[in-house]
Amino acid sequence: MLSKRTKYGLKALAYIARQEDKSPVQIGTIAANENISHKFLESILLILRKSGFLGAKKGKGGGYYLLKEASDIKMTDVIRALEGPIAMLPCVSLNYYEKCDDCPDEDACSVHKLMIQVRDNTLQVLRNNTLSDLV
Amino acid sequence: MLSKRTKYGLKALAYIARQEDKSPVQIGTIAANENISHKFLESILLILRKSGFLGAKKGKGGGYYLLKEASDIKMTDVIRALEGPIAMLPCVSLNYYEKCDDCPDEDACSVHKLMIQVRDNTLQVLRNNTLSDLV
DNA sequence: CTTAAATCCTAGTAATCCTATAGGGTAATA
DNA sequence: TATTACCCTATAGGATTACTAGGATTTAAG
Repeated sequence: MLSKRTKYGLKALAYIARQEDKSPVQIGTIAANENISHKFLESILLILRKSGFLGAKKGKGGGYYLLKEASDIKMTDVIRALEGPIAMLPCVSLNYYEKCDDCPDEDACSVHKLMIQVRDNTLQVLRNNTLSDLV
Repeated sequence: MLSKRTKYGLKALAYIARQEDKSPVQIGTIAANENISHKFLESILLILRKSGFLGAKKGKGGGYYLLKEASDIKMTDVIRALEGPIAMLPCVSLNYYEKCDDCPDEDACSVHKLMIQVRDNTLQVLRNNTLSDLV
């Protein structure tokens, strides 16, 4: 299950991407329009800025804006930044790999093989979708 | 991420399905061979029995056995029984649907559409895999 | 220069979930 | 009848989630 953090983050990015002009969008505006808690959203946008998706401008008239074209922001990257691994098991994760304690031989593990299939299918979908597909 | 409960459950089912004869397999045997805590595995097998995948025989020589052919046990059903929803958001779940608090119009929600794609791809993989594919 | 507006940053917290563990009850078999 | 193995409830510690509080910092406008 996707956390609310990720879900809200995606919605916020989509909201910002929908703006015609490229002037910064304020937290409060997004929070009100997308029904997200202001403070919680604040912490999410902070992550997205630190991950390089958003830029921020402080002070009056400030807010957040996209650093890249929406069509260059892949869903895989956003979800990894907010949610962490996409795979259903650490032992099939490309970016957050971890060995299973209980598995002596990964290649012989039946569950491992199944979850690789799931991962590859999920990645295909998420790689083919960019932020511009959400708008 | 898949919980250990689900992962262990799948491994246990695969272990039972691998038996040549159809005599019951004991918890302790599975626990030792798959490196799973005995008591934890016990609670998992209980769920699988109540869900109709396994039968149990008490007393000496007892244990668990498959109630159906391995090729008739779909991964979707096992995972739903142990893990719950397969979808990444409650609002795109077929079996555990729940409306989002923040979304006024589901059909207009960008995240919703994306997650339906992910769900359909995942379901396709899990429906096409049965327990016999794990063995 | 001052002030209002906005982000930045660190903590903390209540609730829930996960991963077991403990201990006894119950039923079936040799 | 003793043994074996399932059945069931309770619970505990740790991690994660979803926020919340409050102040520091930066900027633009008056």
